[in-house]
Amino acid sequence: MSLTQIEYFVAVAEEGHVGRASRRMHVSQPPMSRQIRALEDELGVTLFDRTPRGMVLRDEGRRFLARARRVLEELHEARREARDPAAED
Amino acid sequence: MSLTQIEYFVAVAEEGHVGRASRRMHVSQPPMSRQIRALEDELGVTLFDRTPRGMVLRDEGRRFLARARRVLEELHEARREARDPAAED
DNA sequence: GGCTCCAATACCTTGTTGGCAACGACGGAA
DNA sequence: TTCCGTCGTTGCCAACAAGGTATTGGAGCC
Repeated sequence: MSLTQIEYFVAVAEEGHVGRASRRMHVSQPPMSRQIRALEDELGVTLFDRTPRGMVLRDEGRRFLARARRVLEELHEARREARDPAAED
Repeated sequence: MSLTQIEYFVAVAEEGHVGRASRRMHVSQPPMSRQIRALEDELGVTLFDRTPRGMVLRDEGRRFLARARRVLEELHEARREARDPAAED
């Protein structure tokens, strides 16, 4: 699992479309699609239902989304603190 | 920044030596040494003092260590939840 | 000075990621 | 039912990043 995968996952979950999420993240669809699948493979869980209209979060995906966001939040705080030592959480 | 860098950083901080940390993480010293420096470069902060006895955490490193651990904890929880939906935080 | 123990650098190899092109599945319109 | 548009996925290749071995450089110790 990588931070990139987590960021891609959150983007797809929020956009509901790989294509839209990929534009938002400034990458093309294929890499994003592959990373999402790689993430699912590693977790052993299907996070989205694929429909002709886009990607629909499953319950498993919804739960993982909450966790994924917390990882990114902590990462953000870590970066911020390094830049600005006066940070008080 | 990558999860690998964060894991390497925590290992070095805990071991106090790149060499010992690299053995613990089952990699060789050079990659770990490089990742630590890359992390410092990206953050724009020197996390360790290099001494002939090993790596000594600076204050900046100590603060970042706390944050880094939280990132890894959240990551762990994310993984666990995906595997075991019955998890209750 | 020579030895030991560190981390850092040089150089190469391998693995991973991303882009482009093409395909497959599904639904809507005529 | 046929055609078209909208999705995500797969194949293939190029670029980048990560890891390994060998080597260098610096600081203490005898």
